[in-house]
Amino acid sequence: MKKFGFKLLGTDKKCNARVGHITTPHGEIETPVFMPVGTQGSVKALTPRDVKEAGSEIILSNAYHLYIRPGTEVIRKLGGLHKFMGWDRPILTDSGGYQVFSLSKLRKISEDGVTFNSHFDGREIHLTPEKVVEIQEALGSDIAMIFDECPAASKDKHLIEKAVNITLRWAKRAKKHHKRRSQALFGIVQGGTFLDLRKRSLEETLAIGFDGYALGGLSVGEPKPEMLKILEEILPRMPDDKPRYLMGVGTPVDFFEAIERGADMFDCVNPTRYGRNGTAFTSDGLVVVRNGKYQKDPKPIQKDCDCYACREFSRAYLRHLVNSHEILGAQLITLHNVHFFVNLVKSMREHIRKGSFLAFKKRFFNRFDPDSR
RNA sequence: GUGGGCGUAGCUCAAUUUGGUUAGAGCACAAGAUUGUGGAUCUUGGGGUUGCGGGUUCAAUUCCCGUCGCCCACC
Repeated sequence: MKKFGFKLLGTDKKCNARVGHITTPHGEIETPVFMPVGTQGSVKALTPRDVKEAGSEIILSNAYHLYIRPGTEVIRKLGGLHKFMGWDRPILTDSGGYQVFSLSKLRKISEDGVTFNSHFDGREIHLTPEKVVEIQEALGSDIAMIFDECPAASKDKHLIEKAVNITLRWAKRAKKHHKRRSQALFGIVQGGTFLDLRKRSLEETLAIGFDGYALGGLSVGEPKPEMLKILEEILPRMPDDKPRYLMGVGTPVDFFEAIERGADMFDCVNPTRYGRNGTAFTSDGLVVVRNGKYQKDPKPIQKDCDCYACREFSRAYLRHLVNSHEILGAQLITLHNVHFFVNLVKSMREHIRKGSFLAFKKRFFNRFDPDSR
């Protein structure tokens, strides 16, 4: 079985954008890459066949959610997560650290770990850094994330520092406990918008040593310029020979800004969530398909898109589906959005190779209307 | 034909008994929010000749008369 590995293939001469190659037990990935989110072992509304057709090389899933339901044991018995969900390409599993943030009403953090009241049935669940490693090993994902504390954006430096420190202590425990050699383990840098905390978090995470490094705790409510400042300062300080993963980001504009500054991997619920709510991402901006102005619009979501939804269906039909709450509406718009995200990042990759990334960015920004709705 | 009931927003209904500020709600519709998931949720908005006509009154969705429509029972 192939081991995890990363190779830097090249860097743009005019900025920090880079292209790379990741090897995993389930196949190869070119970076920069966008990873659609399939939290509960499913990229919502899409079959694995659809996800492949959209061009995805890797997807994300979630240890916390799968542990709660159907349970690690079920998935292990069924041959691991890949076989269970019918996806034979790479999978990255998030640890559940984000749930510490998003389900914050239901949890207690202690030195040992986090105690949740399950969002599913209220049962008390205790997760530790070790337990979360074990869950991900049992799932058999290609890339596992350490269990971290991801605080909401805050000006309270003491609070952010506490999260940095506990994440570091948990990172050491996770690294020590991790045994599945074919599976990569990524560390996570915290520190909110405080540059000094970010730098220290990175340094100490590097000292522990991981297969890749993630930036967590961004896009959690902080102003965008502050996020870009952190990216600008921290990404170049990350090792060249390891993948750099910006967690939970973002929008088409975010990808350009982050890749220009040196990020390699992204995941975000935007294409799937917006898809289910009837909004499409296009090169011209957002198309809120459910809006009344598309009632009789014969055009596809995006005229120069070659995805199945754009090849076959009008905005008028898609709007009808969305407004009638037909499942197909969510499926088709999600399909388009995932296709758009994956291929936009893929195009950036090609342009970095050709040395035309910044020109491509400029062209995209000229066409893309951020206030299109 | 006789007796009774009902008619308020696109839909289902409040408010009428005892006349009193600008006739409300849910759903639907419309617009917005959505960043390591949320088929969720929230915010905001447009909507009314209170079936129609007349009367009483300072004031009528509310009381009275007529009329139209729908429903039920009886002939």
